[in-house]
Amino acid sequence: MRELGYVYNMGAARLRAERSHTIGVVVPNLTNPFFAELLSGMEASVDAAGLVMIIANTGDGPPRQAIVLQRLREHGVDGIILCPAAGTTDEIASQIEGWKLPLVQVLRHVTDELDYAGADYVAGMEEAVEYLVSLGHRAISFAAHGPVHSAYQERVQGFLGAMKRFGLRPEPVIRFPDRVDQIAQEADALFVKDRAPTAVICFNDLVAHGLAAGFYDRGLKIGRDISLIGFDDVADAEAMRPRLTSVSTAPNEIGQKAAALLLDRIAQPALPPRRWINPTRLHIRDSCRPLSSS
Amino acid sequence: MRELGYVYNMGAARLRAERSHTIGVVVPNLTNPFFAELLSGMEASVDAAGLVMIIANTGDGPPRQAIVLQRLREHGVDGIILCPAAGTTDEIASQIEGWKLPLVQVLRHVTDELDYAGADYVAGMEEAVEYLVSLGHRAISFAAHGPVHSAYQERVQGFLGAMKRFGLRPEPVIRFPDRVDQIAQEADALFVKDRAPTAVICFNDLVAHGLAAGFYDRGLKIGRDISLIGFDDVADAEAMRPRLTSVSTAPNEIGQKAAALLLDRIAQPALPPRRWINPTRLHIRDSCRPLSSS
DNA sequence: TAACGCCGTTAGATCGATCTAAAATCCAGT
DNA sequence: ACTGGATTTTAGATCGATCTAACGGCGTTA
Repeated sequence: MRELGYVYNMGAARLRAERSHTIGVVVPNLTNPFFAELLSGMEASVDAAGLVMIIANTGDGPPRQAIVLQRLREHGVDGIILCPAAGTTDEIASQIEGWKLPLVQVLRHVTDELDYAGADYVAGMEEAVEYLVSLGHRAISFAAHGPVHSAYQERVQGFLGAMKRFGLRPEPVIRFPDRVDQIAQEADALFVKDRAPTAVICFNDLVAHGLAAGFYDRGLKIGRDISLIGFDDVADAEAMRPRLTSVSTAPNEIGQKAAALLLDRIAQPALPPRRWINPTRLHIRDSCRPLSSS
Repeated sequence: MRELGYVYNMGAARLRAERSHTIGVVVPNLTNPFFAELLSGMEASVDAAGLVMIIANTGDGPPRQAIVLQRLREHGVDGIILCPAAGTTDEIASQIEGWKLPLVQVLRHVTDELDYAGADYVAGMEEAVEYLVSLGHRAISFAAHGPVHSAYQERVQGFLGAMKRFGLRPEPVIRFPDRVDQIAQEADALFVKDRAPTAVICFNDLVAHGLAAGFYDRGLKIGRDISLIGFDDVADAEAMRPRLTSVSTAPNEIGQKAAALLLDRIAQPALPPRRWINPTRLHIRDSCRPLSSS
C-alpha cells in the first residue's frame, strides 16, 4: 500500500456507508476570541473521535444560516453543532427533525427539542450582583451590546432577578456599540440622567475592556471611582490593569461538551433531548472595591 | 424535488468528479485572535467560491501536522491552506508535489516551491525602528516569544537590520513566556545587566499587552518612561490605554488572499509558484513619545 | 432516397469502499 | 475418506452523481 501511495478514499466510504466522518460547526462569528476558544475545545473532542470539522459562518443572520445549513447537508455531515443566529425561530426544530440530522445547540438555544450545551448565564450574573452587593454597592448598572438571543436574555434576567431579590432598583439595561473603541467613546451613557452607578456589570469582557478604556479617558479610576465586572473571563482579563474581575464561562469546556453531546446523539439518535449547563465561576481580581461609606 | 425533499449528494459527486468542493485549513492554533481573523478572511473568499473549509489544528507540532494532512487527504480536499508548524522542514515540498495536491503556505513559509501569502514582516519591523529612531530613541529592545519559524525570523531580521543601518547596538532578542500574565511578571528581563531600553518593539500585540501590564505593575508609565510598539494591530490595540502603536499586518486580508491563491492553483495546477506579501502599515497611536533630551 | 451533421435524450459504465451472499476452505469427529 | 459446521475468501451489487457513447429525431444536402 505504501509503495503504491494508496490513500483511503473517505468519499467512497461515505457514499456506501452513509457516514462522512465529518461534522459541521455553524457559528455567527469567527473573529470573537470567545468563539475561537469554543472552536478549539470542539476541535479537541472531534479530532479525538477521528472526525473533522467543517466550519461555517452565519454572520448572525438567519437567511445565511439557512444557506449554510443546506450546504452542510449537501456535504453529508454526520451532525451539526449550531450556535443559532440571532432571530432564529423554534420552527427550526421541526425542520431539523425532518432532516433526521443530529444537531446540538451551543451557547444559545431556540428550542427544547434539541440538545444544548451552554453556560449558566443566569447564575453567573447573580453571582456578580451578589458579590458587588457584598461590597456595599447598590447602584449597579448593566452594560450590554450585540444582538439579542437566549444567552443575552439569560444574562439580563440573571442581573435583574438578583437586583430585585436584593430590593435594588433595577436599572435599565444600557446598550453600547459593537466596536471596542466606540464603547470607550460612549462610556458616558452610564451616567446620564439621574444615574450614578458605583459599579457596572458587563455583558462580556469586550464591553468591559471598552468601558475600562472609556473610564481611563475620563479620569475615572477603576476600583476607586467605579467597580467593573466582566463576563466570559477570556485571556485579556488577566492582562488588564487593574486586573478584571470576570465571570468565567469556560468556552473551551463548553465546546468539548457540545462535541461530546453530538457524538452521543450520532451514536444514539433516539435519545431524549439533553442539556448541559456549564457552571460559571466568579474570578475575583482587582477591578472591584468595597464602596467607601460616604 | 422540493416535495420529495431531495438534497444534492456532494459525496457522490465528489466520487465521480474527483472534486470535493472542500478545502483544508491547517493552523497551529485556534485560540490566537490573530488566527481567528485569518480564518474569517479565508472563510469569506472560500464561501464566495461555493466551497467549504475543513479546519484542523496542529498544535504547532510536525508529527500532528503529518497526521492532519493525511486525514485531509483521505477526505479528498481540493486543496490545502497550511500555516506550517514550527519545525517543518522543506522536504514537505517534495511530499506535497508527489501528492499532486494544491497547497499554499500562509503566514509562514518553508519552501519556495509552493505558493505563499504573508505579510512583510521585515519592512514592518524596519518601519517600527525608523519611527522610534525619529523620536530620538537609540536603546531599543526586542521582546519575543513563541516558537521560531520564518515569520519569527523575518521579524527579528527586520529589527536587527534596521538597528544596524542606524548604527545602533543590536540588543539581543529577549524571550518571554507564552502566557500574557507570565509576560507581565517577567517584564524585568528587559532591564537586567547594563540594558536600559527607552523603547521596546514587541513580537506581537500579545507580548505588548503583557509588557504593558508589567510596566503598570512597576509604576512605569508607557509614553513617559518607556515607549512600546506592538505588532499585528489586532482589536485590542485600540482598547489599551494609552492606545498601542502597532504594526498592522491585516490578517483578514492575508486570509482572503491565501484563499484566492489556492483557488487559482486549483484551477491551474501548473502555474509557477507565487508569493504575495501584504504590505504592513505602522498604526501610530499613543504608546510612543519623543525621547526627552537628558 | 440515402447520407450526413446537429442536437437532445437515454442507457449504462464509472468512481472506490462496503456489504451481502455464495463459494471455497478449514477443522474436527466419526 | 467423508460429512457437518464453522470460518475465510471471493464475486458482485450497491451508494448517487457524472461522464460517455449510442441512439433517435430533424433538417439539410448530394
